Amino acid sequence: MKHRIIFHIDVNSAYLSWEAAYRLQHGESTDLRNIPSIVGGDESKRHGIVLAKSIPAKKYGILTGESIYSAKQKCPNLTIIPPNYERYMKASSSMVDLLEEYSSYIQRYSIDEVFLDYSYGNEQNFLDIAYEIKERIKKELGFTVNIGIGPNKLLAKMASDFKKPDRVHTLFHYEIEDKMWPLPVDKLFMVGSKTKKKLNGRGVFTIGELAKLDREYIYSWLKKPGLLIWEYANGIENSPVRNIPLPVKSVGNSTTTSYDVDNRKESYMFLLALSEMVGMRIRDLEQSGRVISISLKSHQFHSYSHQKKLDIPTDSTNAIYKTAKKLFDKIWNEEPIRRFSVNISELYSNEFCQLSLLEDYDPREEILDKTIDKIRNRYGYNSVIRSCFLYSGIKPIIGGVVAEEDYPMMSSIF
DNA sequence: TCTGGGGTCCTAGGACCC
DNA sequence: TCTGGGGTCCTAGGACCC
Repeated sequence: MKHRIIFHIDVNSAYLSWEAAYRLQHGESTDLRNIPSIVGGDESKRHGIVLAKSIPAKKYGILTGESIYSAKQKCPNLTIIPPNYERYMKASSSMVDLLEEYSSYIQRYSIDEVFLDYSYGNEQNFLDIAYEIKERIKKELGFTVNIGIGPNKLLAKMASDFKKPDRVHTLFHYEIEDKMWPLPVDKLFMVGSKTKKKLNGRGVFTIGELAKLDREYIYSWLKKPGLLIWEYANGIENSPVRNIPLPVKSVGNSTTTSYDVDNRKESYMFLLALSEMVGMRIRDLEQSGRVISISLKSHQFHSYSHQKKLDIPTDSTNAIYKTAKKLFDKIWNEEPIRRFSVNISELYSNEFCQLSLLEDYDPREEILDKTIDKIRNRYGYNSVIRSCFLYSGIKPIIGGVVAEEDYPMMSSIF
């Protein structure tokens, strides 16, 4: 195979930029990008974390993922904007539309990151093309991006993370030593805080120091993940730019409650509200799953989980909920809960599970679920709700990811 | 009113089988 | 009664990503 030229296009402070661009286009005069500002969740609902920050906010030391409470301590006159995911999805899609003019080998890696394979373009002009793309996005869509260019996805992604914003960088093999090896080891994709700590503990502080370790040594120490980061540190990575997303392996929803839940009855209601969403989504995919799991986070932030493998795969809201309830009863130790999650995995396409051949199969359940899905999709999620939620103050369906065709899934694999 | 929500993959340990 | 050992499946927990 001939050598490749991969672009990684990364929107600068995506949610914040999109919010800023949207507001300017709708008549606002201040550009959020020029003041200390963040996009963040609702503190009163205990969703108060920083999702994106402006560069001025960054100068106050505000970090993505930290609590808004602490961000405000760092910068008392911080402007805080609630997130609007639909808006971001649209902005992301217009960017993808523009990129598709340049290659049909495009992978939507996350809502704000795209890989583009330029190997089949004119190899001489890839830099010009990258600058053209960057400028067009700025002019036509109103936000800036970084573009990283490399011989594979890993190096392209590392390159796009160099100096920001509004830049184009390259990182080819011959540039690794100068541009990547001096960086702190946790700048490397897949080296998080835990691994950084381990590596530092054995005197490895830069990506270059990791790269020069003995291959067998790192494997015997950190196993597969160790080998992976060692290869990354050496610029070794060869996954394709995926035109078609990998099949979904699990579907789950979770919620942090606005107060600690200390009783079984309300816990069941949250599990039901989440099961409703998981059920809708799995049916939308026309799949069924065999493994149901729940996970709880206590008021003291301790997490624990439990799972159950069913005899046959299911896509029924009631079946998911019944299993979730049983699992909850097995693990709940009466301590107050702040977060519930419900998940379904080991998925099978409905084409291949002939449930109707089973003896205890009741088609009425399936028809009811499907009918309710249709009504909810047409008239809104709250057009049909279970009566137990009436006057309860608890939302009858909880969870995000509206069943859209190819919503880009973020993940730690290329 | 300090700490979200959506995912994937890997490992370790135990059960169970031959 | 000193105890091998390989394979598979299952489960809980943890690491990482955006």
